[in-house]
Amino acid sequence: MRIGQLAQLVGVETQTIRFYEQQGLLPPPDRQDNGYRVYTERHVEGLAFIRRCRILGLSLAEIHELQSYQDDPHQPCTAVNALLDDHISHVRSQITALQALEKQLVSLRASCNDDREVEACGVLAGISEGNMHQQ
Amino acid sequence: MRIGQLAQLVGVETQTIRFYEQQGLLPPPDRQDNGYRVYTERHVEGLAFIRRCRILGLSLAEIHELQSYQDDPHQPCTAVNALLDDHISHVRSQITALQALEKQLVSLRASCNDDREVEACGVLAGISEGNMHQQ
DNA sequence: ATTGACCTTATAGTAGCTTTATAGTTTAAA
DNA sequence: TTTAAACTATAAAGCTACTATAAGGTCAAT
Repeated sequence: MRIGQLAQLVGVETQTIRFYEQQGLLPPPDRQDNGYRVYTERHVEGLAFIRRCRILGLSLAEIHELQSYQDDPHQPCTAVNALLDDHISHVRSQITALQALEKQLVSLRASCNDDREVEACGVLAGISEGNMHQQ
Repeated sequence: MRIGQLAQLVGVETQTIRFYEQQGLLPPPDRQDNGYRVYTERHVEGLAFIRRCRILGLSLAEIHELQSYQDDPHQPCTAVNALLDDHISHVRSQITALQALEKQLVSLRASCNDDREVEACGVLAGISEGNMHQQ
């Protein structure tokens, strides 16, 4: 299978596949005589794994780490679980921060209406005055 | 006031100040004979405005837009409010996406414990099998 | 023979800085 | 006075995870 087929199968752009290869996330495939990359079922699985990790918000470095665990299957999987726990707490703190931010933005927005001139805009005044209580 | 004092006053690194100047967000200050930048109170306010906008999650482009409104203070401020409304809905959709992600991660994490080997790890199996329901 | 779809590499662009390199200036201590 | 620390300057590269562009080689069909 060539790169275009793999790309379509997994739902990725061809450049992204080459990028993952370059980053060491996808093993370099064999080449045809003309230089075209030839992929196998293992590459399909490897690429799909990477994409699912990305959808879960894992960084390429974290994916690399997970792959290294897969290469050593008789270790205890505490490190895998720890990686996921870290990621979950990271996501949770992002949520918390964004919720605080939303509150701040909504209250800022409430300080103005559309019937004013920029000079008297409550939003701009709110930002400029800097009465922003940090979280 | 020189760049280091401005940086300390607002809580930014000196390179960041030069970066904002280069991006057209902060007006180029006068220079001393030796080439050192000399800042005024207006720069302090300008920089503080930028930082507060950044804390609110606004992009440099959005900040630029706000600045252009400030330069024309007798327009109606509907555009300012619209910018903020857009940003609020952006933040809200981020929150929604992250909450769905958290749910997914937590259920994945629940499929494993620390007493297994990598080979039998529920987390890795969960990612590999790809039974991930998209949002 | 040429068109179109595919493949190749290399390079630059995105956001918002941060880091590094290299060098000149000022200030304070030895 | 010298020298070292702390400050300033510019320019360029690095970060993440791609995406886009350029310039070209390959292949099947018309």
